[in-house]
Amino acid sequence: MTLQKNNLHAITIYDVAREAGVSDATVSRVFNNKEGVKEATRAKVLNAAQKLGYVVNLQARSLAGGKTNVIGLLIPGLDNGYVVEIVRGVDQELARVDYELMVYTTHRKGNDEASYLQYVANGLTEGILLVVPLLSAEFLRALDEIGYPYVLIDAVDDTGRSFSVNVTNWEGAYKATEYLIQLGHRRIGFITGILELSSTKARYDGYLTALKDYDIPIDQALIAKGDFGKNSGYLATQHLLNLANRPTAIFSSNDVMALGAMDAIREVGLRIPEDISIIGFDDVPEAVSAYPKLTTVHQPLEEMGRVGVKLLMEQFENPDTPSKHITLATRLIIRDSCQPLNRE
Amino acid sequence: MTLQKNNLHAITIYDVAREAGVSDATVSRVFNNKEGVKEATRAKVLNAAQKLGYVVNLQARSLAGGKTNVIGLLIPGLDNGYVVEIVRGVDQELARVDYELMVYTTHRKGNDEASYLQYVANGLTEGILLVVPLLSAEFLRALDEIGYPYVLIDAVDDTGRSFSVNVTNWEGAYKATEYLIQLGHRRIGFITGILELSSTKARYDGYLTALKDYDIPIDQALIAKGDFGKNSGYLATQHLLNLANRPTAIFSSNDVMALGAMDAIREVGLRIPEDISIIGFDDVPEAVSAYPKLTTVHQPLEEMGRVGVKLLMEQFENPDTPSKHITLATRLIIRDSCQPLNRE
DNA sequence: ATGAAAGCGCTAACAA
DNA sequence: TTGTTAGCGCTTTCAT
Repeated sequence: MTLQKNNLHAITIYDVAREAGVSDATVSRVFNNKEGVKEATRAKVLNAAQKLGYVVNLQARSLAGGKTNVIGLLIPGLDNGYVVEIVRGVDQELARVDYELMVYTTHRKGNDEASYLQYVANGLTEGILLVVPLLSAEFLRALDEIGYPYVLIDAVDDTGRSFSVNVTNWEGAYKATEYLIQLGHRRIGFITGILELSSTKARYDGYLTALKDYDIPIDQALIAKGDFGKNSGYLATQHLLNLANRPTAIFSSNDVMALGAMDAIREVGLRIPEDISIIGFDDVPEAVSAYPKLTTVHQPLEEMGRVGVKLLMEQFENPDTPSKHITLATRLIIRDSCQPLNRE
Repeated sequence: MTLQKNNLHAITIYDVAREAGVSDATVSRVFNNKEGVKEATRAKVLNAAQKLGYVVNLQARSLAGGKTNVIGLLIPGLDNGYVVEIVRGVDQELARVDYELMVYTTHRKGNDEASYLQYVANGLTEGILLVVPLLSAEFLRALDEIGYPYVLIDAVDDTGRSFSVNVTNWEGAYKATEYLIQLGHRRIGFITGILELSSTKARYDGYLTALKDYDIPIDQALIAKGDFGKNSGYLATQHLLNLANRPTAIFSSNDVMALGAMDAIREVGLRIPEDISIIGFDDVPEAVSAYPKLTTVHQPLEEMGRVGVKLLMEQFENPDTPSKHITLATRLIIRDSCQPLNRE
């Protein structure tokens, strides 16, 4: 009735124990690499296990207080190349530390943070990586209270007690804007991201500061709202292009919107970068597929994923490790979508 | 000592039972939607659980013979947009059926099929989705033997006993080639995929058949080997372009290689589609980001993922369901990378 | 309709 | 160094 699983699990530590002529506890010791097992015994057990094709039952181990070697990863979804890159980094590091991965997507649960907690509470995972930009302080406090290990990836730490990784958003945006300025541009359009996010604010601020530093007056008309989606980049750009005095360059808060912007630009018959320069942020794979190849601010997405895992492992090894915040550097990747301003 | 997890699991069915004034068995019945619980009792239990913040422990449930509501997904990695699309479809359907997802990547284990079996045997997942093109018959037989539910996504079924989903590769390739022919092209280059895969062979065969049907002689020089990687598309195209009598159109066995091909074409100063037309296969998101937007053969990747999950669910519901093979249709998506042959 | 009791496969004291 | 004994939290007969 419970079919498969039981046939499969015909082989338990008891079977191995019998085959090896030892007790089940000894088998357990061997498989958990505990000290104090005679080499000969260990070999006997390993042999028996091999012969029977024994595989540990993670459920049982976990239930008995052992570890599952599984971590959770909560992401909005796979719709964005940005997230995929992070997941890839996570996967890489997981291979090194020999952990497995449960992937939870928030869109499956909506915005219901309480239900995210179930993922944490169901006993499957030892810790969780959070790639969710907007998490309430209550949610994080709940995790803190039960002492459940977690790491915020590219999200803010309101509590000050979280382990987290993020990047130099402000500096990246500053450099991107500065680059455009140095190419001679003065009318530089800006497409924002979702304003609630701290990364968005930091990029926005980097843009503003660069302008100020170079004594370029800030023109609110050149600042268009976006939401990180391709279409919002398209729309924002249409708006910018319709301006009486339109920008000669556009800095988009992410690559996906920059791609939308490129569509809008071409649609009105303008050339990139001859007529208008465009620069993005993220450096997702599509940035290279685009034509012209998109100049952008590189975020070390994969590395963020890797670092996230490492921070989780640190917490596993020592539950009392004080929280740690890591900031990774962004850098400008110059490709083909920008050029010096044509002065007619 | 076993720290967090235990604090977390302060609330068990016993706590709920006490709070509700019933036995633990009754609580279990309620949470498994079993018949024969008085409505009033059910309400009492639900209330108590709600109040205490009870969350089922999947480990314990599974160990006791219940279900985990978790499935496994074995993929090569997240490096390819193709795989990501499938995963997205899986995720969508999972949300509907309320299952969770363990993601296993083969590159973590190398080509060691035996170790994939551990994923199956560790008791965590109820079934597994295989997005691995080259799986030995032995491996599948092992799964069959223990009666473990699995579904092959876009992979061959050597045993004839597998549940599987794939697409009309042959027809797609035929139509793509035919489209090029109808645009007037006669020298049509072809970039193959990994020759060992049945999908690759089908696409190759579709190409050849279309040429034959239209009485176009097959020129081996126009057929270049690729491996589905971007760089191989680039290299293959360089080769094709160096031919004395170079092709006027190229059909690439996937989009990623087509993107590489576009780079190679532009590098020698040729224009797309004016000088040379290019068509891909897959319809990954990058196909639209590319410029010109890539004409390609659409594979319903997300749907493959969704159907895969459905086939798994069918097996859960009825372990005796005879195996089923589903083929989804591909279709030609005409965008901007092809045009009628210029006859000088 | 509900409760009592046994056991899923494993780990972790405690003995020996 | 090894074995014995108790659970971990849950589901599932079998009683009641």
